[in-house]
Amino acid sequence: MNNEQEPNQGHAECLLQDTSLKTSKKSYHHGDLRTVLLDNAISILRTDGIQGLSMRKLATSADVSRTAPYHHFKDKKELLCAIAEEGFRLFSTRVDAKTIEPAPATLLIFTKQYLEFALKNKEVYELMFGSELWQQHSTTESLKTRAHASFRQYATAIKDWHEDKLINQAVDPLRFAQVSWSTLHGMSRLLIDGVYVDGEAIDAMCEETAQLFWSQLNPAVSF
Amino acid sequence: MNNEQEPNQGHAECLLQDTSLKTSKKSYHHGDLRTVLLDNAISILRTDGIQGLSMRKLATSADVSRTAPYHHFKDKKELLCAIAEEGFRLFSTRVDAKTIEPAPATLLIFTKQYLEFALKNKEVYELMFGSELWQQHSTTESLKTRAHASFRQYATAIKDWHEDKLINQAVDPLRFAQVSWSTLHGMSRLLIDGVYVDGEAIDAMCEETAQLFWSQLNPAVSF
DNA sequence: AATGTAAACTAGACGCTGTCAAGTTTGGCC
DNA sequence: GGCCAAACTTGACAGCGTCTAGTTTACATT
Repeated sequence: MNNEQEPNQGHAECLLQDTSLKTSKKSYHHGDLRTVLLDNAISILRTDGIQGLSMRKLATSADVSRTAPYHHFKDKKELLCAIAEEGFRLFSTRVDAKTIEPAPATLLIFTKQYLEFALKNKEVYELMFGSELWQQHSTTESLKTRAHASFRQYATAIKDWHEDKLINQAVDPLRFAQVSWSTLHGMSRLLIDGVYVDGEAIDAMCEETAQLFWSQLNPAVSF
Repeated sequence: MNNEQEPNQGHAECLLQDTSLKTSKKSYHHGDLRTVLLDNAISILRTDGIQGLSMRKLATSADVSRTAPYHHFKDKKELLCAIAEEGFRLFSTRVDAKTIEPAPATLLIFTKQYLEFALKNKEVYELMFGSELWQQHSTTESLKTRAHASFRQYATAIKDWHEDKLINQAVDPLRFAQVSWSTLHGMSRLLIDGVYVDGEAIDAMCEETAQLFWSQLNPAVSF
């Protein structure tokens, strides 16, 4: 019958995880479709943007029928949530306040790490924090959990600094966490969206940001 | 909703069609369609969100044919740009750094003004600063001009403080403008999108923000 | 007052989208 | 070997943005 060999199954992403699977001929049951869909979706997202990612194109990219993806993701939102979750997984390996100490130099490093992640993964970043998913409660429960875990990790790092008296004791750790995260997030968004066009200013902005944070955290200063 | 809402003649006209009134017989040429479209678009945007705003529904709301809006807006992007521009017009009347001075109390007021605008007009705010329009250079020239004017107004206010020696002279006014705007923007986005769910924390976050700004601007402190 | 033109508006069509319903194939368990 | 549920298929529907070609009208020129 129809035993065609189809070589297009998201190989580019397959080398990320050294799967020793050799794609044999196409069978009715794919066997690994969810993974392939997720990988292809991220790859399409990165090259064509969120506008260019449709369920139908995604299905085609995995060489399955239009509606096959719906057996692995309830709807498009769930697919996007899965992508965002993948983003948070990567985020936690790239940006972690627990690896630094409250000092001007390390605050600068942290700021740069955050911005580097956001700018290198801008389409995914937008999904992670954008209104697309968060507004009107369309986030998966597991995405919500993971996202809050990311923030909590940051907040507790700062709380630890506070408890260890490494930062100004007049600062409320939670409030500072919320507001400083806002700064990092806002800068990322403005740069990603091209509202701040001048890419050369990024370094200077990072330095200003680190200074701003330190001027608040510095235990040697009293207000 | 809020105080700046405009009269909505488009909807009023919608009511006419099933009440079959004799007056204001619908004529082929509308006469004021662009204004009505823009008003209705904003109103739909506010109630149904960006997802609920389609060119076809907008046309129907103004009781004209599907394609009539295209005689007043080249495409949907141009319509959205016009909405965003309207947003900036309102923004400049609500949030203006020139009206305040660099002091803890006034910084707090300014922060609250900014957040109030963002939260009261969240759908419009998202259009003003979101990736929808800014990414891939799909902004109207006139929108770009107006948006940059808004930022420049803020930046020059801070530059004036600097020149008048009202703030710490070690601070670069432009960099501070960029980063502090980022803080306000980031906080607005996180609150709008519901990533930070706790609405009660807003006041405390505003205070923390104002403190953060002042700890950097305070001329009495040296780093 | 008649005429010509351009602007405002219309209906029809195209290709795209997300997703539902109903039918087909198949791997794995009894 | 037989059965079931999961994986996958085609077909269909309503909605979308927007192009094209045609119709109606306001208005300036004669």
